[in-house]
Amino acid sequence: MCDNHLMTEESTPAGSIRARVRAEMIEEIKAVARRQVAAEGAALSLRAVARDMGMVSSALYRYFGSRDELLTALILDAYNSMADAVEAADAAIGDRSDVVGRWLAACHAVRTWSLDRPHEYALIYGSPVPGYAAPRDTVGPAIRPVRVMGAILADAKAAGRLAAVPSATLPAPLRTEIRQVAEQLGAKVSAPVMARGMIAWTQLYGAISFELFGRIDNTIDERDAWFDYQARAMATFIGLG
Amino acid sequence: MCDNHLMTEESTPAGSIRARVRAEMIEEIKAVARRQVAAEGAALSLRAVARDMGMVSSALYRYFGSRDELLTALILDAYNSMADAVEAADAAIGDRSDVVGRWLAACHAVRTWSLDRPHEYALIYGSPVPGYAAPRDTVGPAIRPVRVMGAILADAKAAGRLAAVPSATLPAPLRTEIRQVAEQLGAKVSAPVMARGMIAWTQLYGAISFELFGRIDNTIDERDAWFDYQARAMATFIGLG
DNA sequence: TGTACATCAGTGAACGCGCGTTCACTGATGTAC
DNA sequence: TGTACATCAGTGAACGCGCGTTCACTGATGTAC
Repeated sequence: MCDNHLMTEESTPAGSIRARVRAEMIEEIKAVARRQVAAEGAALSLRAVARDMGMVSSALYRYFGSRDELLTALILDAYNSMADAVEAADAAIGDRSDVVGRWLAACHAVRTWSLDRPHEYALIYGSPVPGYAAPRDTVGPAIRPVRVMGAILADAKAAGRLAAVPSATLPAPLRTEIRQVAEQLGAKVSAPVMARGMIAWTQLYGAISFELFGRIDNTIDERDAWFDYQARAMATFIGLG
Repeated sequence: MCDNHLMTEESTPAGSIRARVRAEMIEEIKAVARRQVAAEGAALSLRAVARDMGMVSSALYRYFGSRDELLTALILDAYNSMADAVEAADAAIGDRSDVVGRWLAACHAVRTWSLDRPHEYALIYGSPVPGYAAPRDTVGPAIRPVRVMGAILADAKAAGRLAAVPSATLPAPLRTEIRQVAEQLGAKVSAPVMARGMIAWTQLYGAISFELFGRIDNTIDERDAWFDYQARAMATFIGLG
């Protein structure tokens, strides 16, 4: 598991035909596996993937050292795919000082991405898969969307678009940790502001989980409106304006 | 699956010894299964349960018609167990007009219950178990904790402890649905207030999921303080005071 | 340009495992007369 | 109070299934001289 890159990345010279075919094969396996996750949930089966591809199950071991390695690849891809969507949505807002617009765009991007791939969302934000531990490499891609949020906060502060919302004082040790979060995200904001952002961010994922996992079935049919309302309410909560 | 009650409930006269032994047996099976869920996650195996009990797997069919039936029983129990905890926590606050105290007590009760039984939490609030559909009977127990939140809102309103927080106007169809939620919970509050409650409630479960599913690992160690801060912030957001 | 060799992709059989569920059965425990 | 019968709990074997992974293998594709 330490050297799983060696397997999925080029062990043949970069430009060669074989390397290209191999890379395409890896992509196809992941695509089939993704389709399978979409259909069946996290119970990913190597044999089923092989069956779908019309090959024998042992052949997959040419490309992935184990089932877990394939699962890790899917998870990494999912993180990056969501991050791409969120970053693109934020970047699409021309007026960079329109921080509410950027916040809403980011929130809707997370939701849209998730509704389109509910099982991939479950893979990365649902209950942990039993017997599977995510490797370290997932941390980077996983925080990319949070970085977007941090940037919005910082830009809001810089543009004077962050209302002074009164908030309870943070206990010192907690304040330290939250400051570190801001630092890690490269967001120059105070701890209380960062905390508000994190709370809103938590609400965002709660909202998506509730919607995806059936918590608002037979209760809220106006899902787009409800989500938008929540995102706006949390923008106000943060103090964006 | 329609008549699964007939199997788990008394098919022998109520008071008889056999009926009592049978009921104890059912409880023991569920206890072992719960322990198994706690150890392995949602991948509940009838054979493993039987093994743990020192009996043959087919014997379990005397008590549960299928694996799904046992799973359903566990889920129902989990919902009710959490609901009991939340209701008790709320009821323990002597001063009924201390709505902030009641809110915090309810939030902490949900969290404490969940931290004590992470896999049971995942069972009812995590990603849906593949190939398993929750039967209708889970709806009632599932909303019991939400009822507590509704009652706190209503009592806050009645006691004049609900600040007039400005909020965006709700689109009419959404407003109607939210009014219905309030009605269903028996909470006499306006749609915007109910909406704020639901948003806070969503945040609460987001916070617990993040904590339980490892989202704040290596980031926030001050977990109690962080959760408490979030719950207080959301109390303010709702307008409790 | 042609040959010899190494590399690689994919095969097919097998290992050993665990699973949910059915079924005919053996005893023990209760019930009715 | 004792006997005959029905009910029930639990057994053990079996069915049919799918799984991840290994291993020796066959050809095809590339590489070096």
